[in-house]
Amino acid sequence: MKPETLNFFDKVYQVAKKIPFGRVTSYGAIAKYLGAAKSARMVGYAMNGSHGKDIPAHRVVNRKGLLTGKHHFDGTNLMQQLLESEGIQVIENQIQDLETVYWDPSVEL
DNA sequence: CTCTTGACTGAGG
DNA sequence: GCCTCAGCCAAGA
Repeated sequence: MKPETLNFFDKVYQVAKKIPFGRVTSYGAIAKYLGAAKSARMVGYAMNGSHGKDIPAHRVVNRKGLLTGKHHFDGTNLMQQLLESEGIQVIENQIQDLETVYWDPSVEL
């Protein structure tokens, strides 16, 4: 296993944990912040192993603000419930007012 | 080792 | 704005 790969996963977790309450970000934004803009998929893959950890994966969505990873949560609408609990309006698996709640680690971190 | 799959994204039509 | 294609890279079969 490449140390750098583990480091990448670890960084993803670190950034995900730092996402402010009531904010969201995209896989690409995190990937870019980590210097691997072309590995956005890896971010999502990394989140796949975020279960059991203190990772607010529900605050990470794709660039369109679509909850593409909601199927990885237990219930069918758990991810949406969590986001709405933070004051984020979600309709049809899509975050509303994305520009308002969007959080870019490469800018605000 | 090869092939497929996937929580993605940007570019082109 | 929507649809399609190609690039990306790791894990599992």
